[in-house]
Amino acid sequence: MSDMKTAILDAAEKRIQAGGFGGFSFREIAEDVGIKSSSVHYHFPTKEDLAAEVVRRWADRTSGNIDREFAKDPNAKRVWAKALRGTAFSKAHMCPCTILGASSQDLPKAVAAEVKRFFKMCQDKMVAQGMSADDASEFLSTIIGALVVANALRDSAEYDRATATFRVEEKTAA
Amino acid sequence: MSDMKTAILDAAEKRIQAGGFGGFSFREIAEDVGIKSSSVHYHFPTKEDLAAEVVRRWADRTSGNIDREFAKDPNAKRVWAKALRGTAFSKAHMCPCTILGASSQDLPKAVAAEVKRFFKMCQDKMVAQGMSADDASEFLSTIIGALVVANALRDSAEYDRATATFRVEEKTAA
DNA sequence: ACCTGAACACCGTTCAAGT
DNA sequence: ACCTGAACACCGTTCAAGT
Repeated sequence: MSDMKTAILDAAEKRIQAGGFGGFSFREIAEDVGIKSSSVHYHFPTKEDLAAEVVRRWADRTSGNIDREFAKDPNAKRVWAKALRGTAFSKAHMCPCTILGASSQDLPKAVAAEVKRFFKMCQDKMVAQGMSADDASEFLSTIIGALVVANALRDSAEYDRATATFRVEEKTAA
Repeated sequence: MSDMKTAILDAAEKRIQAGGFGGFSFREIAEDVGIKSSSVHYHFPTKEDLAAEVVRRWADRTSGNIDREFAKDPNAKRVWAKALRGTAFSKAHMCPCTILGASSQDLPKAVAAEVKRFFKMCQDKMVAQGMSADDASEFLSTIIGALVVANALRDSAEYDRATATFRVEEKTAA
């Protein structure tokens, strides 16, 4: 991966976190990284390719983070709730997969497919960590919804209220 | 409210449910209702005005629906979970406030403010119905997240898996 | 009161052209 | 291998003009 490709992905990720697929333009990305918009197309032929790659990278990083933390703490729900808490309190406040997942109906095919893969990865990993399928579905919905509601209320503390149950410090059942 | 105003709101609502704020254009709305895009501006001066009004109308309808159902069933969580289930299984699949709330960072002020009002209304009503503030936060996150995840996975049944706990048929505690 | 066409600066994408 | 400028049909918005 060239430095320029990485810089473009970083800029696109930041803007997708704020405004989703319709919330960024090649001309803005181009200014962010210091080239012309037509040059962005050299690295990523279409907006679809760029957004799909942003989602893929985010999914890979999330998967790695969760695996690392789960090795240190056997309480899966606490691990997930803490990981997404990092996103809720970050400068961007949102997970790109969540904002894109909410508008999945209107997304180019490759982007919608990568977003779907992200949420499937979350559920599969939760089940592998010991949750039942139904429990994983409900829990994933809670932490994703907490991100959305906290963002809408413009109050990161709302994420903590919604997920307090799962971030308790006694190391008990997952 | 003129018929044309209502027709424009209906068309905008449908398109916002699919693609959020960036996912609809005045030219598309104009075609939907059979006038020119410059005429849409006569009814709603800006995209901001139009989207804010869509959110306000959705919030009012939701509030009314919940009140009506809660009068018939004292189990507040079941009432809410069933109401949003209607959205998950509708043709549009999504709640406009949820898709806009996810991209709140990038929204015009009036739209962001209306979206915030919607989520505050949900929490306040839940507390008035007997939930604790923390319980309302967690529960609201779960049903909103279930909408997002089901949409991303393109599988409405996912909403049922995530909310099964709350839609049980014995009329017990709220 | 309601609608329109033309104009403005914007958008994604293509492509021939440069180094 | 990487970048550019010009062009295309699109976008929100404005406004003078029509009925």
